[in-house]
Order: sequence, then C-alpha cells, then structure tokens
Amino acid sequence: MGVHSVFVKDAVRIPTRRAIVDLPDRQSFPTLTDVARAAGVSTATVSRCLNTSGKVSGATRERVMRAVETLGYTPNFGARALAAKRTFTIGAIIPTMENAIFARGLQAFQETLHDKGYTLLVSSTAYRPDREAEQIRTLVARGADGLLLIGYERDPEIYDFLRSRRVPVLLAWAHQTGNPHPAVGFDNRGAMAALTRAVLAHGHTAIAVISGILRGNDRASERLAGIRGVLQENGLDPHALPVIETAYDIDNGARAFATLMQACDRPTVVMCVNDVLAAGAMQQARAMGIAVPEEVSITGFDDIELARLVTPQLTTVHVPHRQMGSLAARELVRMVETKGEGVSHELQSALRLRASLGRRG
Amino acid sequence: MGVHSVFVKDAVRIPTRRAIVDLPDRQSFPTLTDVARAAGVSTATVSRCLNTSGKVSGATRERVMRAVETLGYTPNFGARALAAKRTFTIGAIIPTMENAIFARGLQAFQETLHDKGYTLLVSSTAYRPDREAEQIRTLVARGADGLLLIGYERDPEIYDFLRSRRVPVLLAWAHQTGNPHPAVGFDNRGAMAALTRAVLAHGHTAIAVISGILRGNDRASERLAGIRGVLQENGLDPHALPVIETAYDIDNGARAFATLMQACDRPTVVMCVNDVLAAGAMQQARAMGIAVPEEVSITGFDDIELARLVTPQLTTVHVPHRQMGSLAARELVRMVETKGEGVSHELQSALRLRASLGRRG
DNA sequence: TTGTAAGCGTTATCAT
DNA sequence: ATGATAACGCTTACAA
Repeated sequence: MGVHSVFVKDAVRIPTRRAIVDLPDRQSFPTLTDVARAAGVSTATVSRCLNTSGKVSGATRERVMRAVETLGYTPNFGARALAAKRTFTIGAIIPTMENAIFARGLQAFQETLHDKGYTLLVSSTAYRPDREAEQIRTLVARGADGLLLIGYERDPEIYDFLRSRRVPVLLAWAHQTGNPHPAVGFDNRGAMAALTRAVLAHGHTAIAVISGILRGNDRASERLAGIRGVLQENGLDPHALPVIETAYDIDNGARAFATLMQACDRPTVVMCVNDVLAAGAMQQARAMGIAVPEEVSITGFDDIELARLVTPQLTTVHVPHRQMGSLAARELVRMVETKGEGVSHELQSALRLRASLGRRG
Repeated sequence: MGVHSVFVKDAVRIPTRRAIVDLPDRQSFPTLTDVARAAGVSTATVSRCLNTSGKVSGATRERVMRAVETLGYTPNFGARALAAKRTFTIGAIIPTMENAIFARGLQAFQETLHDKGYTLLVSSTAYRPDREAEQIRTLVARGADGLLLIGYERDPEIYDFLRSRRVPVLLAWAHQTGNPHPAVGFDNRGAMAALTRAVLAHGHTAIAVISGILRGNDRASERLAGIRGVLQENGLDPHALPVIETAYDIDNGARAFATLMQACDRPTVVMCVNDVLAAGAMQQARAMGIAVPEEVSITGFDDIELARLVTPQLTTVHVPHRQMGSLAARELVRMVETKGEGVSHELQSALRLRASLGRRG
C-alpha cells in the first residue's frame, strides 16, 4: 500500500459514501435540443450563443435568445462539466467559518469570484489536518477548477495528489519569502516580531504567550517564532518563554490566562496569537479583578472588530483580510485560466497600538 | 415578457457569463471503464460496488476495490450528476458570512451535511434581494439537490421558480406559526416581545430602536413588530417609537446611537435589533462618555460571543444557532431524500439579562 | 450476481 | 456562420 495508503484509500468512498436514494422522477426541463428546435438551429449554434462572443450572426443569436427565454432554459451543470471539463467552481478550505478573520476574507473572496463568473465551494476543517485532506479530495472530485488553502503546512502527499490532478492551488493567510508555493498573504513571523519589539519597547521583559495549537498550523508557529526571535535578538532566553498552547476559542483563552496568572511569577504582558484568545484573556482578567494594562498587558493578532470593542481596546496586528481575499480570488482565477504558475503576493500587516498594552518600568 | 421577465431573463446568462477559456489539456484520469477492465468486470458492476450496498458478491467487490485503489480512481462528478440527476450538493444562501450568527449556524449546517455525505455550496447576498434571486438561479443550475434560505420574505416569482424546478427549499432563522413554508427557526417577534416586556419591567418607558434595514428582512421587521406589540399592550403609543433603520454593521450602530442621544429627549433604553448594532451602540456610548446602564440601557439580539465581551455585558436574546444549523441540515436532507413535504421546527430562544440593561425609576 | 447498452445534456471537432 | 456528430464518464433498466 505504500506511503499513500491512508490518503488514497478512500479517495473514492468520500463522494459515494451513501447509497443513491430513489429520487422520485424530478421532472425534466428544457434542454439545448429543445431550444435548438424552437429556434430552428442546431444545438451547436445554441451552445455557441451561450458561450462564445463572436461566431454567431446577430439575427440567429436574437432568435436563439428568444427561444431560451420563452422556454425558461437553464443549462445543465453536470452535462456542461462533463463536456467542457470545466466547472467554473473554486473550492476553498478553511479551518473554521466561526472566526471572523476567515469569514471576512472569504466573503471578499467569494464576491470577487462571483464577479468573474465563478462559484465558491467552501468547507471547513475545524483545524484538523485529516479533515482537510478529505475535503480536498471531495472538492477535487467535484471538479473544482482551483483550490484555495490556508497556510503552507500539510502532508506532502496532499501536494503530490494535487499536482497529479493538475489542480491549481493557491495558499492564503501566509507568505514565506522563498517558498516556491504560490501564496497570497503576509509575513506572520515578521508581523509578530514587530509587535514583540513594541512590547519590549514598553518596558516588558516578563512575557507569556497564549498560542493556538501549533501542529499543522504554520501561522501560529510562525507567530510564536517571531516572538522568540526578538527575545533572542534582545539577549533574552527564548526557551524560558512560557507558552500555553490551546485551541482558538474564547473560553480557552480565558482558561489559559487564568493558568498564567496563577503561576508564581506572573508575566507583565500576555501575548496572544490571535484576537479571539486575547478576548478570552481580557474577559478572564476582568473576572479575576486584574487590571489591564495596569497589572498586566494583553496583545492580540488579526485586528478583528472585537479588538476595538473590548475594554480596554486591544493592541494587535492589523491584517488586510478583505484585500487578501479579493486578491487571492483574482490570482487563483488567473492561474486557472492561463494554466499559469501562480504568483505570490505579500501583503503588509500593521501594528495597532491600543490601550491594552501599557508601559512598564 | 410578463411578470417573470426580470427574473427569467438572464436565467441562462448567469452561469455562462464569460467565454469558456482554453484550458490546456488537463490530463485525463482513470475512469470507470479503466477500473472495470482492471478488475475484469463490467462498468455496471463497478458502479454498483461504489453506490449500492448489497447487490455485489464479496469476492467481486474485493477485486473491484483493489482496482480502484491501485488506479487511484476518483469518480467524475459531472458525469455522475448527469447520469444520476443527483449531485449530493446542498446550497445555502445567507445575507453575509461576516455576522457570527450565520457563520456559526452555517458551520453546524455544513458539519451535519458532511456527515450525511452532502457537500455545501454557500453564497451570500449582502442583504440584497436581487443578488439572492441570482444566487438561487445559479445554485439551481448547478444542480443543488436542496436549498437553504434565510427568512420568509422574497419575491413570489422566486418561489414559483423553485417550485417549477422541484427543488426542495427549507427556510431558516425564522419560524412563523401558520406559515405553510417549511422552516427551522424561532419566533423572532415573540422573542423580541419577551425582551421588551423585560425592558418595561425594568421601569423604562422611553425606548428607542436601532433596526436593520427592514425591506426584504422579515427577521428584522418581526423583531420590530414584537417591540411595537408590547408597547401597545401596555398602553404606550407604538407609533411614537423612535426607530433608526440602518445596515447591520458596528459603525452604523455607533452612528445611530449618536443620533439618538443627540435628540432633545433622550431615550432611557436603546433596543437594538441585533448584537452587532448593539456593540456599535456600546462603543459609541463609551466614546461619548455616556454611562451604560446608568444613563442609558442597551439591549441586543442573538447572543453572539461579542455580547459577553463588551463592558457591561449585553442583555440580549439567545438563539440556538448551532442547533438550528444542524437541525436544518437533517430536515433538508430528509426532504431531498424522501421527496417529502418538509416539516417546520420551532426552536426556543431565551432571554439573557445582563448588566447593559439597568433599572429605571 | 453480473453484463449489455441506452441514455443523460453539453461541448467541440470537422465539415459544409 | 452553421450543422452533424462524436465524445465526455456515469447510472440504470433490462437481459442473461
């Protein structure tokens, strides 16, 4: 069975998991043939009217379009996919729809896609790599013309599979200079490094981190690496950094914060790998009667709306999600339509210094 | 052209908007025929292995599955859709992915769908009815086996179209007793009425409302009607109620709040039609130095995470979004598979009284 | 249990 | 500019 076993094994079972159920005769609708007959032309001509611009005389086109309208004709997607080997469908697989950062980026992604005549197919993985592999197969089997995936890190055999199926893939939410994979994103490590420098500049040295699960999540691990790198730069021991790793979720952020504050030496600042965890930390701080930023500072990452709604407002890193989604859509469509290689785009993130980060010393 | 003109007119243009682009020969993959040959059986047998449970002898099935694996066969979606007239795809059209309430419900919807072997196709309309009509056509053209739509209110010709195409449709996020359309949701009016009673019980009589755009949004208008109804019940004039109608969005909530508070008689409570608007109102209150709830109370609707993150925490109505999504998935699949009529389910919402609502008088 | 073969509704190649 | 017609890959009677 070799290396690919797990991945390939149920490649076919996914889309066929359940028996086809009897579907009481769904009435059938006008087809190309009906339109052709009504317009007194061949099906080829009708198809041309619908798909290509020139190639058909004005009079004929007129007649055909009238027939289309009268009959209420709608093209059959399956037949079209079968014949054209094209679906005008783009798949996107994201960790979750519940975090605003993906929701917002995806919204922009789908709007741009829609403008270009493509439909978006979305699924989410709950941050589970096995689920992602499964979703990728499903979307490919459904004939997605291209795929948007989040981040770089995944099993190489997934990339092999994708390459073998010749499906254009664009990565988003991350950008690593030098990595050959086409991606539209930003430098997670650099952004977090910049934030860490700001934290140090505020006089903090006792830093603790609340991180998302690192395994399979390069955005999280890059951000953590950004913090560690700056500590090292400044002669602090990156290995002494307390890090709590937990699933992205408000309650987990709260719990992690509680744990950190119960330790014997409390940190003076808690850096969270995203705003959701930071919001949880803030909530817990209030619950424990710990003043932010007087007793402890808290920082986030992403700059979702939450960041400005909590009190005090959250110091964080702003990421241009909408721009990223929209640019990714344009780039991916380009890749699909030109069969081109895909160009990476690095977007800029920006520090947002707000009241949750205070001065120390 | 008659009544249906606008709707029917470009029924065919949508999915074919752009010319088919040359797609350099995408390599071709093993087909059913290849598998059949490799396993030494007919294509029919392979198909049966993949789709039906009994009907094939153990030995044969074994051989076929081995062939499938070795070849790395994946069924062709278009061909399958064409032959079976089934896609195992469910479409959902929501106003926006950016509001957590839809994101969360949709996440649950898709998870349940996935468990049942269906794929979810999502699009969003930005609360624009014309966009919704367009998306509905697109999804139907793509062979969605069923559709999930939000709320009841839409152009009757859309319902006609859907009926004529025999596409099962389930509504969500709303439930109106007596309305024959199958829906999984809750009583928006009743829920808001309950909240309003609580507000009155806190001694408020000077109420103002920040509402979403009412046109085409029955959830919003039902909620508003809930408030008005209770005012009337209590001998207050529902027509004297100040209402600001604005798009769902934090900044709009803030602006609307500012307007209300600049009026000569300030309300003692601002009821917002959802939590997002309420969060904006809270933000603005802080910016204007208006104490909540001492000077003015604020209420929301939905109980998204935001509600507990803001200070003071938001009094709101809790809606079981995940349960709604999951139940909707089960019901819609049932409708699709049984060609059944669709059963409505009313879920219960619940008051969440928190600090943003204070006592007056 | 298995095989044969007729569609399914398009697109696209080749003629004309 | 238009028309015939052969794919496209699968499902499903109907036969054996």
